[in-house]
Amino acid sequence: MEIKSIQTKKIYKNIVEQIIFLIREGSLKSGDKLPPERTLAEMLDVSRASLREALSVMEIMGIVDIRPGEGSFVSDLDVLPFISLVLPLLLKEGSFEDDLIEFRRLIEIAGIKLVCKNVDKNSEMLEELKDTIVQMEENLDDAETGARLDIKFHRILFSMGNNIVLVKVLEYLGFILERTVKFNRNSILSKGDSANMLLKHHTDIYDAIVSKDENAATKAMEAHFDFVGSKLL
Amino acid sequence: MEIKSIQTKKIYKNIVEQIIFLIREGSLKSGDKLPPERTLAEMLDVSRASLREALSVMEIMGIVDIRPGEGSFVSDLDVLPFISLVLPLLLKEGSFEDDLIEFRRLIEIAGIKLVCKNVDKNSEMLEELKDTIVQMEENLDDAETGARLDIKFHRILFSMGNNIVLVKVLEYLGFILERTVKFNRNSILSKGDSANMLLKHHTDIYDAIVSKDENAATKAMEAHFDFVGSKLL
DNA sequence: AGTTTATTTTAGTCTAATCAATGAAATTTG
DNA sequence: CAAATTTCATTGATTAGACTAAAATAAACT
Repeated sequence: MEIKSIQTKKIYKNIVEQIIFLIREGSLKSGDKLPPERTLAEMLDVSRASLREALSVMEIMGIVDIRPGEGSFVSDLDVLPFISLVLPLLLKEGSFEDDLIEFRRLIEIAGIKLVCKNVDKNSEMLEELKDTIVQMEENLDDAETGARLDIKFHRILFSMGNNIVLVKVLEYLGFILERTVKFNRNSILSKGDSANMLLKHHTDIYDAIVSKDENAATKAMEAHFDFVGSKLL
Repeated sequence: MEIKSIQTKKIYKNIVEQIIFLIREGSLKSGDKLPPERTLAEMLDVSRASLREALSVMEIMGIVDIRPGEGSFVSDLDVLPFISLVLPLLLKEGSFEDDLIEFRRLIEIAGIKLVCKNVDKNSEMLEELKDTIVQMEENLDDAETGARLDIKFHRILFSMGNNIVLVKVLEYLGFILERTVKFNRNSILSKGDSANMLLKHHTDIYDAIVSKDENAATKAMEAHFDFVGSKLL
């Protein structure tokens, strides 16, 4: 006799998948309000408990925003809730900061080539880059603002690669990245006249991109990270 | 009158954080069995429902493995459950496969330099690489095995970079990566005598690594991806 | 010993009730 | 009437208790 398995998958997973399907399909858009738990549970023909397990998961995944007293809302995929939970576990595994800086160096140097290839498609972002540099010039003394602009500069750079995977990966790392960038700048700025040096690096990178010179851009980025690395030791 | 907020954070989040703390601290290791839900709920002084919300989240995060009738077990951080849920949402955003291949090319070419720098620390992995190539040679006809070995080769390569961030990022992408490798190999192998070509590429990469020749390794890797790319168009 | 059958443990699910935060409507107040 | 306040309906947060189903264990029976 042959018996086929009917339905072993947990209910909450089915719910999550169904919601994700609706988001993907377009029936649910960012900002949309989900029905109240009681109603939605009835619609799905499941208990509130199961639904709430699904909602908790989706909250951590960053696809729904649950506001007590108001309701649950579909949100743009926000990676922070998940990352901030997982981060401590990743940090557990030995020296992490060094690897992160190394990885960042790796990916930014590799990515800059991509950026050069796509300059023409991103003229308005080029403007933003220029603006950021100008602002850097005007805020050489303000370490806090400098750090913020530094982060902004690199973020714009990433998006100019026109590669969604690159952007997503760095978005996921962004949270951690920001901390290290700030940390880097702080320990760098404490040593001598580094603010001007960092400004020069960013300017060099910008110029190389404008002239679509891959080699120059790569060299400028390498120089940037060499400098940062040397100051950290 | 000044009133300070007491406790707004949801219970399930507190539980998750507490468990993660115990894992990070070492009190909970991979494979350890958690107390039964009823017991644990009592220990934490929360309801079973709240505990189960926490457990669901941790299951999706890939840090506990829940087995009906058996119990819940701490597991090594497994990213598959999370990725397989999030993937459809990421896929939503336009053409994805091309970007993925591009990103893979980027990161592997960048990573190979790292690998060269760390050859000496990874002699046993070098052996594994060699073994994999030998097996490739012996299975030139079997496309399925070839794909599996291909994936294995690149996976070993990653870990030889001795960079935990690199490994983790690629682990997170691994699921998708495998599909593209298989996909690539299938559409490549259908055209002419490509199996030998792929074998040669992997051998070249291996040889370059053994002789710690960064430039040769980079060139070999670039050639590999150029070949793959050209066959796909 | 080896197999089969109860029993127990444990996760999966549901129902129903209460608590707490929010926003809107009704009420009071100036 | 307008503004502040109170009340109340809505909605998420949490709990308690019951029952089902799967797996492991113990007991019974060849």
